[in-house]
Parts: sequence; C-alpha cells; structure tokens
Amino acid sequence: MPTMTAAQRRAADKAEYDAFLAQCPSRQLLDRISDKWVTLVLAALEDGPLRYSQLARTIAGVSQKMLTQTLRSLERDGLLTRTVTATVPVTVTYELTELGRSLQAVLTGLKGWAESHMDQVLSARSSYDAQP
Amino acid sequence: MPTMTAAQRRAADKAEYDAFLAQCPSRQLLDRISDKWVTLVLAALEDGPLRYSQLARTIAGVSQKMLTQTLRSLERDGLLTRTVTATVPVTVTYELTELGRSLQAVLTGLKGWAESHMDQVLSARSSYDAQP
DNA sequence: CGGAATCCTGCCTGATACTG
DNA sequence: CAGTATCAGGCAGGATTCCG
Repeated sequence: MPTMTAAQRRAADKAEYDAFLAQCPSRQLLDRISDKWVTLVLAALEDGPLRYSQLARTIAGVSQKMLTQTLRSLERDGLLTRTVTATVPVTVTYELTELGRSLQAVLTGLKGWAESHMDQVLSARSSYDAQP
Repeated sequence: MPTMTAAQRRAADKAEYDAFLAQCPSRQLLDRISDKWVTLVLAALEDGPLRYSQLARTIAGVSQKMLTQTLRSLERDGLLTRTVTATVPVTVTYELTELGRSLQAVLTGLKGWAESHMDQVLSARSSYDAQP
C-alpha cells in the first residue's frame, strides 16, 4: 500500500542506513571494510580466484593470522567464497562473489588513489613538518 | 608543463608505488586512509567547510581525541585546511583541499556502499552463522 | 569554542608452535 | 598446504581534566 511517491521512497531508503549515526549497523560495516587487509585481499582477487598461499605471497607482510581472520570475515559477510578441494595436500581457493566484486570496484579506487597521490601527500607532509 | 602524456604518467606512477609491497610508502598511506574516521570526516566536509563543533555533531560517537587526531593527520597530508578566525571565542573551520576532494570522491563511494549493501551483508551473515 | 595533556583499558597484531 | 592455538606487547581509543 504505497502511500509514498517514488521520490519519497528513495529518500526513506537513503535514510534507512546512515553511517554518520553511531548505532547504525552500517557504521560497523564501514569500520570493517575500512581496513587495509580487506582492501588488499579484494584487490588481489580482482583478476580471479587465488589459493591461500598465493594470497599470502601477493600481500607482502601479512601475518597468517590476519590473513585468515580477514578471509573469514569476508566470507561471513558474503564477499567471497571459500572452496576446499580434497587433494593431498588440500587445496583451498578464494573467489569474489558478485557482492564482493561490487565492493572491490570501490576499494581498488582507494588502493589506486594511495599509489597515485603518494608524491603529493609526501610533499604536503614535508611542508607541514617544516613549520615552527 | 607536462613532459609526459597522461597515460605515460599513469604508467610511471603505477610502477613507482605498489601497496602490495610491505615497505612501500603507499602501504602506510593506505593504512591511514583505510579508517572509518577519515571516511566520515571527508564525507562530512563534502558540502563545504565546517567548524570543529559541527563536525563533532555530524559524526556521532566520535571522541574529541579521535576527531582532533584525524583532522591533524588529514591536515598534515594536505587533504584539508585548518583556518583559525580570531573571534571570541575562537572559530576554527576545516575545508577540503583539491587533493582532499579527490580522495573524498573515492571514500564517499565506500560509505555509500556500506549503507546500500547493508541488507545483503546482514543476510549473508545470518546464512553463515546458521551453518553447523 | 577548540583543543592539549594525561591516564588507563583492551583488543589488535605479530611471533611461535602444533595439526590434519 | 592451510590452517588453529596460545601468548605477550603495543598502541588505538575512550574518559577525564585543564587551558587560551
């Protein structure tokens, strides 16, 4: 029984979640996906599925604890799938879901921004630090 | 005057920094900007400059310490400017720089993703948690 | 109003060792 | 290979107090 126009419904949908509000679930979600390991894992999986050891090698410096923890969290949130193949030794591959790819598109922009604006940031820092 | 084409510059920038490498400066930068407070501050400043107290009110639940710390970090990295007006009491306004706006464009996508995909993530979680 | 300084808690993170 | 388990430390982050 729509008592709202489409425009009104759009406004209501937008108002449904607001990360500016401390108790909104989207605030917690924003906190989870605002994580460098999340960004790097999704970026690594951009070109297709990878095995656990391939992920560990691609993302230099990640501990197995953080990698496993990040992968579990992403799996739980439906952003990637974990597939176990019963070989000897066992093979585990991770692959982005459609939902994961939609986030990956955003996060790749973040990783790219960091890499392409590094010089400007370094320059700004030296200016800032030079001040008395 | 650019001595490289835009495409050449992009290629050079890509090769210069790689956030997959642990010791690359862009990895640290990625860590800094992968922060919910950074995302929320830049999103709050999207529509123009704001005062300190306005930022604190917009971003519900942020402590004064984290807000100040985040603002300092963003100012140091050249993403926003801090302007002190000598009124009584003093007025301090924060405004995005051009560099800040370029990052804000990316991060707004992140905040928007969290809000618009919240339902799908919640659904995925309940499925995951229901498994034995 | 817009901070700075301080104290204190906890959980995030890394290192190490063990397993199927 | 792909984890789990455990332990220890460091710092993120909140609460409180004080200042120009």
